[in-house]
Amino acid sequence: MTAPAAPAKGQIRAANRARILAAAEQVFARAGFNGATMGAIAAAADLPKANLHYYFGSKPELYQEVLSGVLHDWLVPLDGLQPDADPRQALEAYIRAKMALSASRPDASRVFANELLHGAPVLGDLVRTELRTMVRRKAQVIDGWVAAARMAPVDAEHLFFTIWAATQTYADFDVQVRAVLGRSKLTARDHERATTHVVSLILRGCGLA
Amino acid sequence: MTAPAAPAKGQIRAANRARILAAAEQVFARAGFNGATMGAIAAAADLPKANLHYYFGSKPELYQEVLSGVLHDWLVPLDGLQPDADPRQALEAYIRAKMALSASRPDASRVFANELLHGAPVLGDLVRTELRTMVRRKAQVIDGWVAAARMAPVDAEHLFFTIWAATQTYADFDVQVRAVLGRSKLTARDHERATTHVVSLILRGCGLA
DNA sequence: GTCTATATCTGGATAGAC
DNA sequence: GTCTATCCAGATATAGAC
Repeated sequence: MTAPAAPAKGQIRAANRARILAAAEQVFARAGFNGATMGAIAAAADLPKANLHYYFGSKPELYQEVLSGVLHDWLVPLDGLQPDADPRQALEAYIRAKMALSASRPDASRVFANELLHGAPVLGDLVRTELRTMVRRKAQVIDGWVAAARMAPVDAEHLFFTIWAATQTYADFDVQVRAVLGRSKLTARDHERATTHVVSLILRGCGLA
Repeated sequence: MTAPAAPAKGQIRAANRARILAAAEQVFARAGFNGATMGAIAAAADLPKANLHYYFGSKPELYQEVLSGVLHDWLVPLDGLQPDADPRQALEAYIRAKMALSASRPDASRVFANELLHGAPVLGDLVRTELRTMVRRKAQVIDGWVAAARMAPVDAEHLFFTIWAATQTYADFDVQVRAVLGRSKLTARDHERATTHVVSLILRGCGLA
């Protein structure tokens, strides 16, 4: 009765929420939680400030929703690491998936990085439960490959830290990458070169080259 | 005439500046530029707020001084990479030096990471000149080793990105490391294990194992 | 050279008209 | 359900006493 008639009831609501979340991801990535202002997010979403509060209540709540979405998307590629897979192919696919995420959603990576950098004040519990459980399960897969001498004896958990760091650095610290390479923007070729580098270095490091 | 008589003239000034810079590094690392307040820094340095403005003028100026100090300390270990050195030993020493920095000065690493993460608004020019020049020079050393077949054909600049990422992740994202490993604090043994992992993975990745 | 008290500004949040 | 106008907290920076 109170909702607009034209589109199905929840439609505009969902669309507005998505618009705000996308804008928030961008602004939080660029400015961090404290540097981001509701005004800037509203401007990026092309909506009045009050709408943000209407849909998400407060700035911390909005931030939390952005973050938990990112964490979810971040864990998906891990699924590919299955015990009966070929270590070389599975690890290469995982690294490529992470590199692709860094290239396609750098802002998501940066919001996550910023949260971790400051001690994960809002994501802390999820990291200590969901992420930890998932990683320990997948670390066992790698331990299995090592035990079966299908790859070099690498510490599985630390291998994840290295892969995350090596791939996400292209999103999180791309200013640094661009500065050193002398680019104003990374091209598709740059990303290919980076991907080839990371894949071959890590695979060789795991005795899979 | 106006300065206090007892200690040599510039002594207390230098001491106070150092105290403030150390406190600022800690607070900026924990809260980021915007999250940090002059009040919090003053409290950490155990000095009144107004003193900070007396010594450094404004918050941005204080931040800039912290940052340029960190960048300087960060570039020092690169000196060890000399053309006539043994690639294996030189790279291992470099990685160990970076791992030691992550362990001993995590806050410095975090301040730097935060600055890069947000596009290096104040350090931008220094990164594009000083860092770039230094890295390109050292990349040529590695190119030389590759050309002489003293190591596997690795892209030198990307190798630096990977080494920085893999080592600094233990400072910048230590919450994540601690969460996955189930530690409330990383022990000296944890750091040794991490160092051994990174050294052996990268060296093997460079065909030096 | 040091510190207390205060002016000024910015930004999060909401009341209330439409 | 949407938006304008406004309130209020918190932070930077400085004036001025010591």
